[in-house]
Amino acid sequence: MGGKGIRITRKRQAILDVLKNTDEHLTAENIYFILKRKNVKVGLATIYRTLDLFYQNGIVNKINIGDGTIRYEYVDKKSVHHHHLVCIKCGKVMEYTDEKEPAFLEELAARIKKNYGFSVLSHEIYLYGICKECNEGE
Amino acid sequence: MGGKGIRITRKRQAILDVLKNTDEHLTAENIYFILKRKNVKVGLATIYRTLDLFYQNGIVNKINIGDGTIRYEYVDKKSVHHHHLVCIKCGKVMEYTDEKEPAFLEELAARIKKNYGFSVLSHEIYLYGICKECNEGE
DNA sequence: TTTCATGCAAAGGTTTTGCAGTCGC
DNA sequence: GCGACTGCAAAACCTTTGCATGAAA
Repeated sequence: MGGKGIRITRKRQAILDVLKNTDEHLTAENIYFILKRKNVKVGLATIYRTLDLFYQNGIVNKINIGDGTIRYEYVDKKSVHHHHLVCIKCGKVMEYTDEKEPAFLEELAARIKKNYGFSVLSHEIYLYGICKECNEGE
Repeated sequence: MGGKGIRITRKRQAILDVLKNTDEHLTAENIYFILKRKNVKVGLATIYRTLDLFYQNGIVNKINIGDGTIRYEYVDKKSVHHHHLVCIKCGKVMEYTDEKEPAFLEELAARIKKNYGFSVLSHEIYLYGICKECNEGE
């Protein structure tokens, strides 16, 4: 997997598969019920422990939109880096990519290093607003 | 205050003062203990209720760095809009401002509207990395 | 007086932990 | 067999809520 030598068991693989086969951002409980529906018996505690393990190894990202639960997404090394749009009306979380953003963030990191002595390693951007559907529903 | 006609009691004023007189991002519990030290008796529940009230009225911002607790900061209308640097080593949260960021975010919002039909109303940026002190301590 | 704010304790929801049993190498 | 993984239940944690009391307009 991450090449970090973490043991990949059936249960861990099942959890990873769930994350790989969705475009949504799932909570631990989401994963728990999805596996249950597939008759894969995995305890919630195991899911939490596994997700943390994945996170420590860079296999998944944590998404925190501030609603009190943590969501996870599979990190596809081949995919484009993206950030999140959070609809404040329906709560939906979407991903976006922007052509000019990567270059800007690189410049930004350089300025931050120069002005604050802070070495930027990663970043999260959340844009809050009204999604297309909620806009049209008005 | 916000002009919204919320009653400002002594306890609420005390909570607001704590937030006004710090550069840090405080949790409800932080505020609770700071007030306790000043011999101002305010229950935790009241602090949570008050912070939520302030938040609804745009008097404070919520900061969520993903550690399971919510932090709050006073919104100073006169101050420059800023975002956050989170040190993954010592956990410290700092603010930063970048001269070119506002213009970029404005353009970004326009592109998001065009490409996704999503109307951006606000945003949060978190840069994760190693702060100056932790860099030097190595 | 009448409404709103507060404290306390209890409840709520999410996540973590302890421990005994189990699996994989 | 040994060490790592798992499930269950209990605990921990932050936050919210109900209710009776108290303060404010």
